[in-house]
Amino acid sequence: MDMSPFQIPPFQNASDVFFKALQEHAHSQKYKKGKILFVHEDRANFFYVIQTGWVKLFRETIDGTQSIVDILPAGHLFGETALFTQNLSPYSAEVIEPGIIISIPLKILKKEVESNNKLALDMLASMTRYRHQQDREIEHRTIQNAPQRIGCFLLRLTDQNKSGPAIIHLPYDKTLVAARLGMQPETFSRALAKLKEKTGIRIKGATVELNNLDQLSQYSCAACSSEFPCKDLQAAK
Amino acid sequence: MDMSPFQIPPFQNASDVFFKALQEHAHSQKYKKGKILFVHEDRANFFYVIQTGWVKLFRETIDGTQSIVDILPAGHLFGETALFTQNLSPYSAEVIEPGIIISIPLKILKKEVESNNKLALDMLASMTRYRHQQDREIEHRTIQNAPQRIGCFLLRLTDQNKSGPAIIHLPYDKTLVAARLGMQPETFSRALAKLKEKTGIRIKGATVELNNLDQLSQYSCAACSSEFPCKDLQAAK
DNA sequence: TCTTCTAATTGACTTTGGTCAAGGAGGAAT
DNA sequence: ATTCCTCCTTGACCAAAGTCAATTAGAAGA
Repeated sequence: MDMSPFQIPPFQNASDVFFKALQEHAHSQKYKKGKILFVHEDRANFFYVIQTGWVKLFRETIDGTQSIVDILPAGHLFGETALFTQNLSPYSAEVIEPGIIISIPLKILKKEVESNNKLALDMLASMTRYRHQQDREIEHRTIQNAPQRIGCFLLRLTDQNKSGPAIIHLPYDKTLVAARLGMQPETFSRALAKLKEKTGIRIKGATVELNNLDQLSQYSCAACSSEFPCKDLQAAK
Repeated sequence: MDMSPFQIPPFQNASDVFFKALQEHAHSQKYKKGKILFVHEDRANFFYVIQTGWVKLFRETIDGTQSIVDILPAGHLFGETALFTQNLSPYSAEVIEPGIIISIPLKILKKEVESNNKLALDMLASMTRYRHQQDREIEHRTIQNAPQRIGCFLLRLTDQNKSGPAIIHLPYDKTLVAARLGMQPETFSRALAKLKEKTGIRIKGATVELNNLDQLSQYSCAACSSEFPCKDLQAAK
């Protein structure tokens, strides 16, 4: 099995024993769009690493209203927090862009994290990053309006240090981007039009073109406590 | 120095060396309402434990708009994530209800967490709890309306397993509760009135009386993906 | 007790986003 | 090409929350 996906945080410092266990017990599989990997409050025996594709983490109320916990690209892992919650899944997970996902028994991770303090520290660092990301998310929901949130979302999809024109592709359906940003599809559609009018971006389907990031960042980052460019994106690399 | 505040998560498993270092370097002090402990993006050399009182963690934009990261009661620690962010404070901290706060050099914690795997695991568990709390926060901001959010807030202040009448005291100013819940003071005021009308609670200043939790939980928890009573509150104890 | 200041409420109005319903655009399969 | 289906957009309307301004209630101090 290809081990390259494990060159990602937080597994740089995992032991050979861990990687050997992976070779034996990790299971890599291709999934179609729409595949539900597990549901909220299921017993969790695995955690997952996304090799390609996108995964949506979400929960829903009795009446079916969904709330998106996160939408993750390749290179991310999820479900690992079940280690610390009596093996109960804190959310449901669905594949939204087809891809290959590796499932790994939590037991392996548990053993490793209990014996390898380096890994534990790396996980702490990665949890900290996630925590701050959520802090920012909550902040943006309260102080940014819909067009600003979209602008911020776009800016975070591109290399913020490049100057000059840029082309940004939406990584998944607009409906989902809307949900990810906590708004209705109709609102998203109208807000995108407003963003276009305010910042001069050009939109064609799932593609957004802009002459430079300045107009966009000025418009969106005015309602953010951090400066542009976003420091956390640098740190992630 | 009284060590009782350190019988809290995540320090149950810290070493004697750690506690000895605390005795030497931890500093306990009484602060007035309004005292700023540190500012967003300051260099962080300490983390803090609240012995009594309440602390607000927040950030603000250039134009002064504040967003509340969290409001913490006695028994909680904060500022510890700076360990993993090049010692930069991820938020500002202000005392909002006077009390005693212990400041501890991050170095001590760093040393301990790097050498004591048990502590690292406990911190991971506590980070996980926090992460899920934030997940819930984001969820509530999107699917609960203002009166429901207040109801949920109240329910989380009281023992959810007791039946019969209950009295709940707001732990800090209404203006702050409003900010904590991501709404304007005016909205809070009106939403509280609506909650009263819908659930029959009785409000007198900062005191809320109710005959039982049923009406309130039915009203608020309808727009939540978790069941009443809230499991995470149990787990925290 | 009286004054002063801040917190909280209330009213009138505006803005934003949500809801419901109807089309339209684009891709995949036939 | 044609059909079908899903995603997206648009319009008309509504509901929720924000804003601005005026008042009131309550707590702290003189």
